[in-house]
Amino acid sequence: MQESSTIKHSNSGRSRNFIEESIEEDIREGKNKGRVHTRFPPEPNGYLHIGHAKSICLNFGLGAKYKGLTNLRFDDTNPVKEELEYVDSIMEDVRWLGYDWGDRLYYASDYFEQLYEYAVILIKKGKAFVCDMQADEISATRGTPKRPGKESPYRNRSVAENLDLFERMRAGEFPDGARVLRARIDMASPNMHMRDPILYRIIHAAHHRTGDTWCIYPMYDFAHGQSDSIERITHSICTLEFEVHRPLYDWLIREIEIYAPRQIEFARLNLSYTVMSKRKLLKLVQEGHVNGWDDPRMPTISGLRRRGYTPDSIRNFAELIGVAKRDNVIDVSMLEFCIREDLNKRANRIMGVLNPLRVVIDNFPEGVVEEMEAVNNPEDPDAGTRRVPFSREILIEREDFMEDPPDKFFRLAPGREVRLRSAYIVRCESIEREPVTNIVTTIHCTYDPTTRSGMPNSNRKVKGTLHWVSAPHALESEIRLYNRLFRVPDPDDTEEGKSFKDYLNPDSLRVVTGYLEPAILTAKPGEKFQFERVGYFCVDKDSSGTNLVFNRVVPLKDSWTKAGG
RNA sequence: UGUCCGAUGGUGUAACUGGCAACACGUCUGACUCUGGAUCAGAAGAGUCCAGGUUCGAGCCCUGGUCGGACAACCA
Repeated sequence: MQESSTIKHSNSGRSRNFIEESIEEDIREGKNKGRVHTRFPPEPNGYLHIGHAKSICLNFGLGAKYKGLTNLRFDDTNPVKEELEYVDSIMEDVRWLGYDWGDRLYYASDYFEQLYEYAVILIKKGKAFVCDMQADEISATRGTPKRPGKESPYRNRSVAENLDLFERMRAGEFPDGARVLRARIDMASPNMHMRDPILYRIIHAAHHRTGDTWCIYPMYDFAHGQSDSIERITHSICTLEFEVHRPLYDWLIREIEIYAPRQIEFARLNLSYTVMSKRKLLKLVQEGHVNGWDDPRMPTISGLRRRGYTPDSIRNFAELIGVAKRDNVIDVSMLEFCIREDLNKRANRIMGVLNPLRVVIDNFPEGVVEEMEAVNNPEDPDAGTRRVPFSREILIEREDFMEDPPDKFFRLAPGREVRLRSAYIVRCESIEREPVTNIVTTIHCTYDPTTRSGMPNSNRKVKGTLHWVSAPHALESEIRLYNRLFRVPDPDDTEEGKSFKDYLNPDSLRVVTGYLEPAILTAKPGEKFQFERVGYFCVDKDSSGTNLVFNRVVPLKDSWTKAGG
């Protein structure tokens, strides 16, 4: 099965979103000579999730749509939080989604020297100063959103003293937290970010890329905008919470007198029945509520990948949900729709029974095995056919039999006929039970030898078609049935005294043994199948040899149980 | 008595920039079907947060409210 190859930029007649309108307006006005250059700027302090996927698709999509470029840049300005492991996983995820940054892999840490010089420029202009206050003092004098802050007593140091102190900060003369470099803007600004924000802090810690070269590190606000500027990014697409930072970025760029990108903010993605904050996801991992960042229940890209989501389905999802500035919560059913739509077209079918009930076909000769020919994918004629062994004893789904069924039950019941998919029509003749519990243990059927699929008499109408597997040939596999991780649509909305973890779904993972067609044996990790009438499943990396492990990607739509069946 | 942003069916996004609200998901019918899947046909569901104003005409413009979100880490 082909996973994903080329990305189509159909433009599909879809109306332009507000970002595209802004970009086209800029192009019309001749800004940047019509050039479009975007970037995806993650901090390597965690794994990417579906919300990042939205941003990745947006940025790389825009770059492609306007025949421009898109960079990958790690905003790695905080050595104590960032790790190489995250850098690697982020690159893998972006690539897996189908995007290519070419030779434009950058790190904010690549610009540390340049950033330092920018800081010196500000100091020389009297626009930045070294402040000796402690963190708590700075915090206390910053004021509140409603009350102005107080100016630092160090605010009016001479340029020469500031220059000297800043140089000595860099040289490592002071311990962590002793001093910071701050912009000199306006402590009374209604925008908190303009109240003499901190530009540089002292951190004696090794950086994953620059090692011990630096002991002062720029704050995100002093690195991000200028990094975009250095890379000549034309459109800095980011989420809403950075809207308030924009005046600061503009101020910095104006004072330093460098190229000014245009920042456009959009609303981040929220998904129902899950959490999206890195902090909360990290907590789920650390406290063992899930089995790692790539647990198939996680909304991380690696989790979705392991679950069995395809890059195409995620890209299509990003396209479908659109982009705007208002807060939004996308229903998971939208995501599920995207993966069903994709897998329906590309996943080969196979039969697998998850909750087996033994069926003996009394008039079928003992010891005989017939090879049935089954269509691999009715949606794709090129997918071909396969052989499925059929014998006297088969397994069907326990839910596909009812002793005393309601009218609308189209499956097996005493005296009733059903079609066994790709095989014969059978009739239920009798039932065997366990004497004490009275539980049905075996169904006895007879088959009609003239109704084998493909035979002239095979199109006789019967109400239902069942999937099955030959009992002696069945391959036992571990099947992991995943459900939503949380019981409530919005786990972030917590009642008094509760945390999001109180809403975890205790039934988010159920492990069962499945009995599968032997043809599945050659399946490789990552491969996806539709278990007919059941759902889509993906071979997990925990598989080994003949011990296959499957993750349920998503069940098939089921109008029978939904109708109360 | 803060600043900024937002408000359109259950959800999300549109409405050619002022011309009687569309598309997708979801929901519900029906057809078809060797997957109660897929496919096909159809339906219900908003009169655009509220109140004024401008206009022949307002979801789009103006004014004033209301509600929601963001902002007070030496995080990003």
